[in-house]
Amino acid sequence: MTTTTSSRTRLSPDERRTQLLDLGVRLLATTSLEELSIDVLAEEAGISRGLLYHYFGTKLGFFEAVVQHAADDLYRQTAPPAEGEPLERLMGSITGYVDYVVANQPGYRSLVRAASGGNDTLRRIYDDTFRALADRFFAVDTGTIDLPDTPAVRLVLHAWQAMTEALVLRWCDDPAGLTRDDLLRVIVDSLLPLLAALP
Amino acid sequence: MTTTTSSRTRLSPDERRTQLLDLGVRLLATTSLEELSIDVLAEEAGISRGLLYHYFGTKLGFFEAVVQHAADDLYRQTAPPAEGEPLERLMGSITGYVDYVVANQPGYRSLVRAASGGNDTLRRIYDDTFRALADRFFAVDTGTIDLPDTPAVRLVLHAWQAMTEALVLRWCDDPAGLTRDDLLRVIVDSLLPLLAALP
DNA sequence: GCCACTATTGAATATCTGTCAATAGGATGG
DNA sequence: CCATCCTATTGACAGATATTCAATAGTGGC
Repeated sequence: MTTTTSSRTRLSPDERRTQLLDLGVRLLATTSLEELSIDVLAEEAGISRGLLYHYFGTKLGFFEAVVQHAADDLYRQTAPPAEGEPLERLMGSITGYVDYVVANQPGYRSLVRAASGGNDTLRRIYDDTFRALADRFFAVDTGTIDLPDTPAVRLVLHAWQAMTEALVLRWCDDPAGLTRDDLLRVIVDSLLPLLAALP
Repeated sequence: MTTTTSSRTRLSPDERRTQLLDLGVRLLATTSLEELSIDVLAEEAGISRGLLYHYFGTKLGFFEAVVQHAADDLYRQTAPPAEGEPLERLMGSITGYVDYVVANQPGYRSLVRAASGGNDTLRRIYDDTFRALADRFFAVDTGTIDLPDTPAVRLVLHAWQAMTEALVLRWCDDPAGLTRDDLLRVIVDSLLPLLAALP
């Protein structure tokens, strides 16, 4: 939706940066990292190849910025409600996550795929994000469930997050007769039994 | 551990093929697909670039063969015991999976990373493998648990597999004070509550 | 309306994937 | 033990893609 296509369009660095990041998120949703060339990207953005290097240094640098952008977006948009009972806020956090994934499937899939298929930096961005989401759990849960912050609990919580992710993504592909509320119940109800199995 | 480094080493196609596949599994465990160049691969194997193309046609073709190789290995080595009580065989199947991942971390990590980061073909190999593992569950469970083969049950089973995978892989990195038996208990005990949450 | 600043370009370079005719290991038959 | 044939293997080449950098041109301030 660019107004004119004069030979060059000069934007402020911030505008250009976010334009490119948004485009990256959009393209990475349908194309995998190694399939996507800088040429295509530049053409799609209506700029020269060189400009991408000016802003992000390298192709990988660009992807890392894109993934970080998507991760930040996820974290921000799934903030639990600031007020209310702890249990309610916990539910709000989970609901927020589910709704976010459903609403942003392409972007979220980019994040997951880039992270697990990518290099250490990309994986670290993903891991840090999920660690931050887990941190919110401990912050919200003040006296609701007796949830000590131990390595074992962290381990199980991580596994539960992986389960939730797989569940929601596949549910998007094929709801298998389950409503959104059914899905939420499976997610919520599975957490306590999981923790209970710890010694 | 090659005996001599005469200018060329001529092997039978089968030997060379498996040598290259094994090398691929090993390298793909620590390096991502786009980071790994054919040059490095060829040098590591002590052969020319051309030979890789002779056997696998293309870089992607090679990776697909590597992933299929790892997937077949996983499926074969985690076969449940042919005899015994259904519940016992079910436990055997789960134990087999856990022990396999622990023993073959590099190969298993190759599989996971290539699958989630890769193209449709790679993801399909991974999915088919896990569907086959789920099939074994239904085959083994004849009358033990009341486990109907419905889309909803499949969905939850898939999520439980994802959880198990994340749990075992992270446990390998850091056991968090849990023994192998603790781990198995968490995995096994989580399945029924998950299924119970279905409507 | 001119100037300075810097966002932007495009041509040049480096590196990587993929092709193919030429080369050489080694088994076979005499 | 040697010549020959089959085919596993190579290395030089072509095409594409990532990366660099000196030159170019919008834009805001004076």
